Amino acid sequence: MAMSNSVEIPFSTTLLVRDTCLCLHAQRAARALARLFDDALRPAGLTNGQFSLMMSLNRPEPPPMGPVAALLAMDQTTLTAALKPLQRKGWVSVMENPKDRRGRLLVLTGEGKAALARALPIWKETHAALDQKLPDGSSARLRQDLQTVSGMTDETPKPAARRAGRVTARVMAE
Amino acid sequence: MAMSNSVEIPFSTTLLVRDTCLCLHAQRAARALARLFDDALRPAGLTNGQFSLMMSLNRPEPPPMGPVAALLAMDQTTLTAALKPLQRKGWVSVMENPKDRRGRLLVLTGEGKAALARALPIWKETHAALDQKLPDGSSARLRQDLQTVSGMTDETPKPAARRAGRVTARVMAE
DNA sequence: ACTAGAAAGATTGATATCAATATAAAATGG
DNA sequence: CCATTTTATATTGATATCAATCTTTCTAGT
Repeated sequence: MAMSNSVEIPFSTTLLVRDTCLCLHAQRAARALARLFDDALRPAGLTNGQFSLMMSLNRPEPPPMGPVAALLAMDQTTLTAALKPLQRKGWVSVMENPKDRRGRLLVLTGEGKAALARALPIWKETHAALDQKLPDGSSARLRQDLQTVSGMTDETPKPAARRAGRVTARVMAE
Repeated sequence: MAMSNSVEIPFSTTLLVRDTCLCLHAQRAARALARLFDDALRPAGLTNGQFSLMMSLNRPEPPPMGPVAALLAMDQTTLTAALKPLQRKGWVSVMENPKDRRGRLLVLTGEGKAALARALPIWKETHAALDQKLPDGSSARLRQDLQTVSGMTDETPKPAARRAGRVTARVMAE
């Protein structure tokens, strides 16, 4: 007779999970794309995440941290950490918000803008090459589907609503 | 006249990048899905990544590290690190490969299987709920597109081909 | 005004991620 | 068989990610 501690999960289940898990597929694609852009952007001295973050700071008015974290769908504490190396490089300046002294305003410095400007053509090339390699129409469709997924997991103010990305809303819309 | 150090990137460019960058969208979706599954799996004591990793070890024959890293599209060094907490918990055992003494074989322990079995129904529920919330047909399509992207960035044996994920091939196909 | 609660960030600790590099063992070509 | 190369994995150091928790400041209700 079978021993009670022998829990066997059928191999077919493993194959099912491997083939269907959206989370796994998303992690894999995210890692693959991160490497692609990290490699391309390396000569410009920044990573894909730093590029996205700095680009999101390029606005008429310096934004506070919360909305930026929400836009990037990252934890607020992750943003705090991600800013550190950019501050050290002098690319981003974190200043007190005179209107709300709890808050901070994130400002792209002149050098930050210069770095971003150097990275921009690389991003354009890399993204164009990627688009081209994808089957026709995949790119726009994938973008749309990813956005749906990102936005969908947000409406859950369960514990104490401490997480940032609840409203991926029109943070940057203007 | 404009000062030479004043590099201005138009806000419209920022909006373009935000809206079109597949890498950014992938990172956001990956973070959102990771949180969704991490939250759901927390009672079972593992994260989405640990779930995927352990599930990929549930096979007839214990696999070496390289193919597992390739399957998950992660760096081999990331896999080494990711195994540490699982080894400490006694869920995964890393043993020498008698056939190739450079290599290791990754074995799911009895307790590991038990933990995985406890997590499985949670995964099923969570994934079913996710599927249901997605517009009709989105799930399968997204999965397909993500797989295309993951597989596409692989055929680049540029530097010294040190990276794992070159062949996402039929590692687990049997 | 006061006070309770909410909101914005920061800190700490754990894990995840990858580049650069190192080590050991297998494979390969004389 | 030996030297070179390749392959499999580990180590170190930096950044990314999040949970839990803390402080400060603002807002609401009285």
